[in-house]
Amino acid sequence: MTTLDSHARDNHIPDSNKVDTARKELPGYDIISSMAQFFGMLSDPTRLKIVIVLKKEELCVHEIADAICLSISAVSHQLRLLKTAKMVKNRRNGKMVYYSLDDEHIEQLLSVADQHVNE
Amino acid sequence: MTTLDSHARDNHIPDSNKVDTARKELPGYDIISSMAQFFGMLSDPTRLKIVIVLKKEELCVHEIADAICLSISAVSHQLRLLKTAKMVKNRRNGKMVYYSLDDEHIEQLLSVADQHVNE
DNA sequence: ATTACATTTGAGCAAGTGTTCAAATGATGG
DNA sequence: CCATCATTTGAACACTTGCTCAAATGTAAT
Repeated sequence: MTTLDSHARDNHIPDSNKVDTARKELPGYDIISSMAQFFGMLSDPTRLKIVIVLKKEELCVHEIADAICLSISAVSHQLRLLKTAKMVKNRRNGKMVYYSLDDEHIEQLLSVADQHVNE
Repeated sequence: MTTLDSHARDNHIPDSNKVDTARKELPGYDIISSMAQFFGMLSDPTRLKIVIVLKKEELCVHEIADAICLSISAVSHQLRLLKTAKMVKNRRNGKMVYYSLDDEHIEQLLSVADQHVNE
């Protein structure tokens, strides 16, 4: 009884194959979560601004904070998240820590989002 | 005194030009907000699943709920958000409302995210 | 060592988000 | 008209998120 599964009892039975076919497209929990987390990194105005100002060249924390007009602490918190998501990397030079993009896909995403926004 | 702005008072003065250059890359508030909202739509596992199951063909609300194993109400709430963000569109056929993707960029985004996840 | 500067970290809190539940709306058929 | 099915909507709630503030850590110069 593979075709007559639990949904065959439902009154709608629109097309159980459609549902099964659609369900086959779904990746597993881990992949979905990772993808959602990836997009989530760019779903906050602050993090979005950070990756945008890092597009051209690396900047230290203080410079990023200046550029996007936010407290150093807030920027540092978000940089930690972006680093965990492997979207930025950092290097220390003396007292300063310089951050730069660590994912060649980001500019692509920004470009697509820009297209969507400008209809 | 354009070069000696408020930041010239700061003790670090790392390279005021770097900050100014970076700041010039930033779009205005509206664009940033729209882009963040766009990515935010894909930052939730439920909405991500919805757009994935809609990739192949249109589905009604009930079918989507079946496919991703979530309540119809929850799915409907998320579909409203996706529609507001112009990422899905719908058409009514009798009692059923069929949803489909309304943005050719989405598959591109999903593909990029998939690449990122698989390093 | 002590001071100063750059960054990180943790706690706390206000605001936002996603789900459930119950009720409302829309559409079809008897 | 009434019953039924599909979907939408609003309120309530638990949970998450991003900020601020204060304190801690790291680094270099005096």
